[in-house]
Amino acid sequence: MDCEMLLTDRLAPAFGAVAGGPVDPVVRRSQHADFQSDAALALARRLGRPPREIAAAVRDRADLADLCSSVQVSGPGFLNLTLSDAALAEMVGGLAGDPRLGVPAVARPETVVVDYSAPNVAKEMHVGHLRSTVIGDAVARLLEWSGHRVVRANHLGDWGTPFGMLIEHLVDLGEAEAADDLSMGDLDAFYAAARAKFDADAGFRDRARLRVVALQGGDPDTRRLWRLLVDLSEHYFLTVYDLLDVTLTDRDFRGESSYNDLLPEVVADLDRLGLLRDSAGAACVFPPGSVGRDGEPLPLIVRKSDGGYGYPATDLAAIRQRTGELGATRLVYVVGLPQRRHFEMVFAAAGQAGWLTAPARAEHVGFGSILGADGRMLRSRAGGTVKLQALLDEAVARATELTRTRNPALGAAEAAEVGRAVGIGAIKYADLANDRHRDHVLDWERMLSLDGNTAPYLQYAYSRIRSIFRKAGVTVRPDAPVPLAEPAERALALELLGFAPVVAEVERGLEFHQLAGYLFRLATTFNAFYERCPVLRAEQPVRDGRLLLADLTARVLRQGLELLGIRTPERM
RNA sequence: GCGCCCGUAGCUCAGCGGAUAGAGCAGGGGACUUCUAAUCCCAAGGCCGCAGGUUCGAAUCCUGCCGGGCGCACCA
Repeated sequence: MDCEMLLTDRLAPAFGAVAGGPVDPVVRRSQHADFQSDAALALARRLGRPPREIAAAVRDRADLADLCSSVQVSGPGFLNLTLSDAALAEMVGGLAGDPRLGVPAVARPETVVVDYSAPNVAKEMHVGHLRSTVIGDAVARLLEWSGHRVVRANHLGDWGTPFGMLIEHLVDLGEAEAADDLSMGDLDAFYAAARAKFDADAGFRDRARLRVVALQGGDPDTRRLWRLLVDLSEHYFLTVYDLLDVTLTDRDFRGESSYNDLLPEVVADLDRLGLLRDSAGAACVFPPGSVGRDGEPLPLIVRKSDGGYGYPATDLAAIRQRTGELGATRLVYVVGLPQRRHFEMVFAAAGQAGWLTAPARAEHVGFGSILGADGRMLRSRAGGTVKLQALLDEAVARATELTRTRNPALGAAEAAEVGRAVGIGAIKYADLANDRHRDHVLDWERMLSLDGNTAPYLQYAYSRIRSIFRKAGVTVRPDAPVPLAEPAERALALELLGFAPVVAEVERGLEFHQLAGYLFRLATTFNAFYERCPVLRAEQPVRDGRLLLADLTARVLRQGLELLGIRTPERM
């Protein structure tokens, strides 16, 4: 149980007795004390008593003697809570012996599907894929660490009419030649060439159309060529994931095509349930609550008028399979905000069909666009989309250069490793540190300046701590007494207790900027401690105690950054 | 037209019913014979888009405007 919950538990009965019913004590961190409870204010009207009087009554009843050195009524009716040094030391000491740093594993593990990244076969990943990949990976890491069974689903765009022209282009080039081109990772050029031929050459166009039919019909040779395209693309995606430090593997690809066989059943089920209606030749579900431009109910087109299936069909099939066969109870879709309505409709339709019923639920974890420094959608100098690989390479190059100048003592290999951790970390952190609902301005100068609230700031704090231990050749004594005499020590101890509540909060809302904000605060608090409180030169037992605080800080930073998918180099 | 997201310091952002609205960056002033100065400390910087309303209390909730972005039937 974390500190805030403990205080809440102690205050709740007192509030209950004073109010004559259950009351949430509303405990939070305070500028005026360690914690504060705001509940008395809200209670004043209901009870017809002055809030300060209520707060005083609660203070007199609450069983806080073993936790707090001071409980004071303050201002209009706040209860200011100051932890006793003994209680604070004990709680921090408890963290030291806990590999999970105070964060409990979930009591009821669920099967959670996290749907994220989803690049398109034969297209390069661009910045548009960055947020889904980075945020989704953080979701998967966090829920897994919390104790859930996480299924990563990389909903690859591996199906559709463009594959006719892509396969024909592959045939034209020759398989060996095409494989060479594609293994270089220049998928966009391949796609553009196919597209150009398709636009210019009527004969090619016809072949492409026939090829689509052959692909859908399961023609073995066509399927083999298609598979080749998919394999080559997957190989490329995996190299990007590796560079990005993303946990997606080859086992997580769940291409759209893998749902093909289920689609007729999905349509048949919907029909049997009476949910399907024909509209202009298309088979549609009309989930309640969504209206279009004309004010009429908006259809979810499950089967197009030409008999083909749209992606709503695939999404419905996926939900059916995930809640059914996989037994998932939480479906997380990490997809851009523009698709919000689409998911509303799909979730509503799946609910009507009985494929998404309690306790199973789905949530769209949406995010805004990535903008350039000019505040507009990010474009390359040439005006095209910015390739993800190029972005990452530049971040790594800049960070490596910076590392070399900052710390010439590092060898070339280590500088390269640190540069990678810092460059990639900077990009991921810049994304995760902002409220994901907002558009995210990606400014090279700021992001890679590596100052302020950035990954390198946190990484640097970590490496400083590791440096202390390396220099002294010591290890922590987990039972060392926690020193609290210095304000900087006390502030750090208190901040360390904040990890569990913030993880719990992020697990609920998947708002990772809250975790980033916490880690930044922790690093800031540590840096202030580092300035004022010498560790190795301190007298015992303070020295061991400061080592303990430093080590705990390092562990929380490492664990927190790991949840965000960011590395922590031992040296910088 | 309808719906969604967003308007907070010069810039990038926290805060989303409670005490004097907080950080970072940029700009100003300080601190390295002392565990890495990728650091720290100090000062400065705000009609919280506008107008109403609810409330003991509103940046936060409600309504209406204004501004920016996105979406609204067979592309995913």
